[in-house]
Parts: sequence; structure tokens; C-alpha cells
Amino acid sequence: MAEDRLATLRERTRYDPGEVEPRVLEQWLEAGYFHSPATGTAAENFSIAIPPPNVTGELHMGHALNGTMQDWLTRMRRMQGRNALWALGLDHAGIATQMVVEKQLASEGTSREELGREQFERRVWEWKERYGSRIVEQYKRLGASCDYERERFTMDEGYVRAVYKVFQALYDKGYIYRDNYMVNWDPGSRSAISDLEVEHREVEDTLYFVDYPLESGEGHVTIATVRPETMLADTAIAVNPNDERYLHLIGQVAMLPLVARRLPIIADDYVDPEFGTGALKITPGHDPNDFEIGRRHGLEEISVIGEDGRMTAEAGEAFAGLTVTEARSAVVEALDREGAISRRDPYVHSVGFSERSGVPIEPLISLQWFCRMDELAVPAIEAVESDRVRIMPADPWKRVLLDWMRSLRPWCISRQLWWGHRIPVWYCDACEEVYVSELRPDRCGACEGELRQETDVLDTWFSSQLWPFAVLGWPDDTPELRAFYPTDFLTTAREILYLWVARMIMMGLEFAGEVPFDDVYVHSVILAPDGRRMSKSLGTGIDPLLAIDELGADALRFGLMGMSSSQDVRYSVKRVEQGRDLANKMWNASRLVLLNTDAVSAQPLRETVEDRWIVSRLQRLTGGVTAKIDAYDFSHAALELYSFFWNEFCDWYLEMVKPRLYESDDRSGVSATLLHVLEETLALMHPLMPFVTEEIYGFLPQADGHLAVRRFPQADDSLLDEQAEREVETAIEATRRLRRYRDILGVPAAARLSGRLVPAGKREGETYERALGTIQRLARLDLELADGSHDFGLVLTVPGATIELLPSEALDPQQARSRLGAHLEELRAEAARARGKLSNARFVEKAPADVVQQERDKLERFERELAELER
RNA sequence: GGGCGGUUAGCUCAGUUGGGAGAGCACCUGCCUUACAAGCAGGGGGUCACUGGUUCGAGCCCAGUACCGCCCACCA
Repeated sequence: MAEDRLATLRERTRYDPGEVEPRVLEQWLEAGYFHSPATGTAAENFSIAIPPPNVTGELHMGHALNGTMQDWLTRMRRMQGRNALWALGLDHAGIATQMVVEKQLASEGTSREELGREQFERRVWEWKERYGSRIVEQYKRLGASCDYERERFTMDEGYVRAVYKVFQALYDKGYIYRDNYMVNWDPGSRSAISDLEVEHREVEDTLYFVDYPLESGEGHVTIATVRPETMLADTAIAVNPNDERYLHLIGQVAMLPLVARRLPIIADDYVDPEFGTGALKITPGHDPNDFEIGRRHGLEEISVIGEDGRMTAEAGEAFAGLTVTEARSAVVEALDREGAISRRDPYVHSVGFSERSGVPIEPLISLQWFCRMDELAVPAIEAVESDRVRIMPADPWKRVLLDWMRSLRPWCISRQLWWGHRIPVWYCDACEEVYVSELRPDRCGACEGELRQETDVLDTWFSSQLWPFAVLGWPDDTPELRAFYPTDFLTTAREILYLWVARMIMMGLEFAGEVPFDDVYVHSVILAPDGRRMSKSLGTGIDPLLAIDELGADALRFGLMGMSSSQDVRYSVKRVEQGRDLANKMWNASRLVLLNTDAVSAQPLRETVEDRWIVSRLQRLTGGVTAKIDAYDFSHAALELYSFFWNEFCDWYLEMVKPRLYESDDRSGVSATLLHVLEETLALMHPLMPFVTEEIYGFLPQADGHLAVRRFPQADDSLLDEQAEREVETAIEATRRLRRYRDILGVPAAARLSGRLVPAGKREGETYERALGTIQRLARLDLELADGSHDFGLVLTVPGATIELLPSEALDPQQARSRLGAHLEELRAEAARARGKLSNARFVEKAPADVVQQERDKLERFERELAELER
């Protein structure tokens, strides 16, 4: 190795991710490792379509978690020789982006209305050009090996074609239609939103009991409502047809207070006689249930609340222009004046809020575009049932997803926004002809009149549902589609299982002819340290970029993988620090290896028992990690890598081989094993901690190119060595016991003890003969192998042997024996427990023979140890 | 209203088919041992939420209770 490289290694006693990561990233990007040629078939290749982050987005913990999983898989498959594509792109995020740009306009003292639609769209594009790549750069800092040369945007010309083609096809099939229907109106964004974008929250309200006089003058009927302001749009009163209290009223007419509208009293099963008074005011214009009832009974639909969330002229002069909240007070006040409110109850119920703007949803009847999903769902349900799309963990998510797909209501797909895919429908004002087409028609075919395009845009999720194939160039028959569709894997938070995952499956089957991905892994949610959700609005978010700044991307990746399993977990900085410490440990262990080996070869030469041990353990690690990642068990894979590297490789193997590195004339054998094990371990860890492993790999004498494209290790069973594992584990255990004895006996750390080791048998003798040097050094004592009885001194036990420690300045046997008291107590308790179990006849009779035998062995061992120690 | 998950060491979490309770951090003791003090060695600490059941044996299986959380839902 060049002298300056060695000097670098000597000087850098700490790993510095801040210095390394940008440099290594640059190397990868320059080499183009992440760009995947569109060759081969989807079956041979590996692909993931990234859940497209919003253009307005900042990298948050969810991205970091889910990005690390995708990257781990992608990097591993790439190293395994697959043509691996991690397809990247951005979502135009209709409402979010429009709001960002509108805010910008407001700060300039203007507005989108002032600009006009075309200018406004131009501004959004400018914004996108300027800031849209921010999150992409953030993904790079995480180390994400996306194909940055194929970035796609849901508003790209090609993607728009995909959206339009799908719209037309669904329209032609009769799935998409336009209707005046009850929708969730978001007064905040002044747009309709879908059921899935409504968040229900418990709210404390008042339940008002209002008397509606009968037209006949013979008394009144009392209804209960939490929304008195909507009474202005009442068009009926309903009771349950089996409710004897009201049978005589059915068919009669009640008079609406304040308005004096005649309200027929109708019978409908929907009404629950147990609730309130059993009589229900029907407001088809402002309540989804009442809307249904109204349609069943042919009731008039009156709207008193407008799209701006204020009362309309229909509400009457007294109320027009008021906000809904103001109108509520005003109506209650007016009713009170008439003495119409007979009772008020506090009442807790759930109210829908817009996930976007945070304001309460106003159910309104509105002319919107809808998409019927029930028929599209049929093949998707089949695909999930049959595991052509595997949902993991299957319990409960497979069932949850299926339940949802089996009860689909029409989806409101139109939005009253300016930023998004403008619906491909053209109207002719002259002759009322309507054109639905993926291509813009020039003029009206019937009357040659001018055409006017629909002003609404599509729900963002309408375009995202095409992502896995549209990102690859559909509707064109591209080489990318042939090489990478269907994709292999999708990881997602459960909150978008319906919103996105279910719909992608339906669209994939309908338009790309195949499921969009084989496996869906539903990952856990990283909560704030206090257990609340991480959210910007709550101020509970933790910025992954800060974590990267402070501790490194590798540390964050390790930390996230280590902390997340199937359960939601609180974010733990400590896990990320553990990742930082691991990176540092890897760096320093590598320094030890690189600065003290001779680079003759990097073969798994196995000179000694500890060499055979570490190579064998490496095979088990390789098999274990591979199997865990294949099963998407990221958490345990991460921790398994940690404990192998830190505990087995550093704490034991490196300590064991030091004399061979420092004191031996020929260290070629140990060098070969060390370099081999280090390289293989770096390769195993690379998909999880790509930066530090790549950096170290660059220093390996045998390095060839970059680790990012080196072959991924494969376990070699012929290198397994159970005997070596047994022997070294015995040596380790003996060392531990001796260290503990030293501690119990209060022997000073620096004091060197001497003693004799007497193996229990021939095999143990061979084991200890080989391990003696190691044990002596690591437990700091001088041992000679002996047989026969002990003469004087203190007798201790280690696995398969006894050790007699000779008296010295540091060790007075008499005193030592008394200090062993507590230890002896423990042993006696263990022995007693085993004896108790074995004296239970039913245990001996009913438990499996091997369990009983195990217990007998245990007891024998304890008793032997006690016998030795108590002498 | 329906469905689901959680409760294990001071904290954050593991715990595969029921067979002597684990990790990281924190804490205590001793170490600047020529890779690493972001380190090394050793240690203390748990009625596995509660009650009952099944079993020779339960953190794990069954029933119930309590508390926490999530998802779905058109009962005013």
C-alpha cells in the first residue's frame, strides 16, 4: 500500500462521516453505478419504484426509514449481480404545491386569481424547477442508490399522456362519470376531496332538541340535531316505520321553524328510534345520510351553505353571508326567541376534518367527476387473495386491504384546483356536445363550435396510482417497461395502503396487464420520542438531515433499521448513536487489520482454530443476514451484523490474533484470513451502511473497483466447522469465567496470576492445549496444563476443566474462598432448581426425553462444580 | 359503533415452534492494555400490566379485566 495511504490510516483514529460521505457519494454517481440499463427481463432484473415524494417535500423520518429499506434491498440485489433499478420520481402533489406557491404569491402581494390560470401554472413550474430537486438531493445524502438519471415527474408530458389515456379508457368503460352528488367539501382548499382524505375527530358539541310544530296545529314533533344551522335546508322529517310513538304522524306535515317550510313526515328504516327523540330532520343538501334518504324519497335538495363555507342566499336574509359557526349561533338564538329549543345536551361525536387544510368538512351537493371502483377491484382482490401480490406482514394487513377493496364506494376524482392534471373533457357551449379524449379535439365535431376544457383537475392519487408503470414510460412500449415491470417490492406506511397501494394494484392489472409489484411490506411508524406522531404541525418532527449532519447517514440508516420492527416505535437517538459507534468501530478495526497485515492474499486460509472459528461464524452470518433480508426482517439483520462485527470479530477474534500480528515472523496466514473476513463483512454490511464500508474498502490491498458493485457474499457450507466453534466457544467461556473470578476475588487488574489447568478428559485436554495461550493472555494469568490432583491453592472451574490458582501476593487462597461465597450460593440455587425439577415424577414422565436429559446434565455439571469449589 | 395492536430492566425495544428472561443506552466497579475513551474488562437491575385457566412446565396458548395507541364507520 502506498505510504500516504498508510499515513492516512495511522492519522485518522476517528471515523468522520461528514468528510467521507459526500466524497464517496460523488464517486458512486460519477461511476454511474445506480443507472440501470433497460436490458433483460423483469423476471431476471430487480426493480423498485420509489413512493414518489412530493415536490414540496422535505426528507422526513418516514422517507429515511422507507428509503433505507429500499436501498438495502436494491444495493444487495445489485451486488448479487441483478440488474437493479430503483426508479425515482416526484409527485406534483396538487393541493400542497398549489398552497406553497399561493403563499409565495401572497407575500408578493398578488394572488393566483390576479395572475390567472395560465400564469399561475407557469409560476408553479418555475417553482418546481427551482426547488423541486431539493428532496432528491436529500435522498442522495441518505445514500439512496436511486437511478438519478431517470427521474420522472407526474406532470411530465409523457406522464400526462398516461393519465389522460387512463381517464379516457375508464370513461369509455363507463367507470368514470359526472354527477351531482354529495361530496366532502373542503372549505379550506375550496375543493371537493375524497373520503380517504377526511380525518374523523371526536368533538364536544351540543345536541339541540328543537320542536317543529305540526301543520295541523295539534302539537309538535321534536328532533335532535348538532347542526341547527342546517335546518334551514330541511325538506322532511323522518321516523322509523316501526316506531309506534310516531305511526300516527307518518304522512302528516310539520312546519320548519324560522322558515315555515312544509316538511312531510316520512318513514325510513335508517332512523334509529333509540337515538334522540326518534325523529330525524332530513337535510339532503348537507348531510350524507339525509342525502341518501332524500334520494330514496324524492325529496327536494336545498343548499344553504356555499363552497366558501358561508351561508348562501337560500339561507334567508338573516343568515346569508354568515360563516357556518356564526350561523349556528344565530339560528340557535332565533329558535330560542321562538321558544323552539326544548333541551340541550352535551354531546361528543366525530366530525370530519380535511387532512389538507385542517378545517371541518362541509358535506355539499356538487357537480363532480366520480370513478366507480368495484369492478376494477375484482381482479385486484383475486391477486391479493392468491398472493400474487404478497402483503406483509400478512396478518393483519392482507385482510385489512381485502376488506377495504371489497366495499368500495365511488371515488370523487375531481378537484377545484389549478395545479394538477386538468381533466381531459371538452365542452362545446354552442351545441352542448361533450368530448372525453386523451387528445385535445380541435373543434366541436357536430357544430364546429369552440371547445372549452373542463376546469377541474384530477385528484393527485389518480395519477399516483399509475406510478409503477407510468414511471417506466407507459403508455409507450418502452424497453424500461419490458425490463422492469412488474416491480419486485414496495414498502409503505399503512396510512396509504388504501389511498395508493390498493389503487396501484387495480390500475396495474387493468392497464399494464400485471400486478405492479410482487411484495408489499408495511413498515412501522417512527413516533416522536414522547410517543406522539412525528408531525410538522405538532412540532414533533425530528429532521433526519440533522441526524445525518451530526452522526452520519450510515448511523441514521443503522439506527432506523435497528429500531424498527413490525411495531410502531419511538425514535431513539441512542440507536443512531449506536450506528455511529459501529461505523467508528469498523473504521478502527479496519485500521488494526490494514496497518498490521501483509498483503499476500485474501483467502480464507485457516491456520488455527480461531481462524476456522471466525470463518465458520462468517458463513453463518452470511446465511443469516441473507435470509433475513429476503424475508424483509431488516431489524434483526442489522443487529446480527452489529453483534458479529463488534462482539465476535472485534472483541474476540482480533484480540486472539494480536500476537500473531505483532510477534510472529510470518503473518501471511493470519493476514489472509483477516483480510478475507474483513472484506466479506464489509460487503455484507455495505447495503446497510454503504459509506463507511465503501471508504474502508478503498484501503483494502485486494480492493478491485468499488464495493458498491462487488459481489455479495454467499455462504459456503464447506467452511463451516462445528468443532472449531465448540472449541473457541469453550475458550471464550473459560476466559470470561476467569475474568469474573478475578473480579470476585478482588485481584488487581495489573496483577498476573499463575496456576494449573486440569482438563476433565482427553478431548478437553486437546481443546485447552490449543486455547491455552489465548486464555492466559486474555485473562491475564500464567497457566500450565497438568493432570492429577491439586495440591494447594484455590480451585476454580471452567467448562470441561478445573483451574488451580497458586497463592501469590495478589491472591490469598483463604481469603479468596470466603469471597466466593455468593458465587457458591448461586450455584447451589441452580442445582437445587434442577434437582427439584427432576424429583417431580410427572416432569420426568411427561416431558420429552431430551428436555429431561438436559436437566440431568445440568444438575451433574452444577454438582461437579460445587464439589470442586467447596473442597 | 366495529376491527386491530401494545403493556418485558431506569429508558427505547427484541424474545422464532411453550423447556434455565435478552440487546442498546443509562447506572456501579476497575482500566489511557501499542485499532477504537464514540473504547476495554467486570457487575447490579425484571411478580414479563392484572385475574383466572390449560400444561409436568406459560413472557409465549385460552378466557376475562385495566390502561395506552392505531385503523375503519353514513346514528342525528
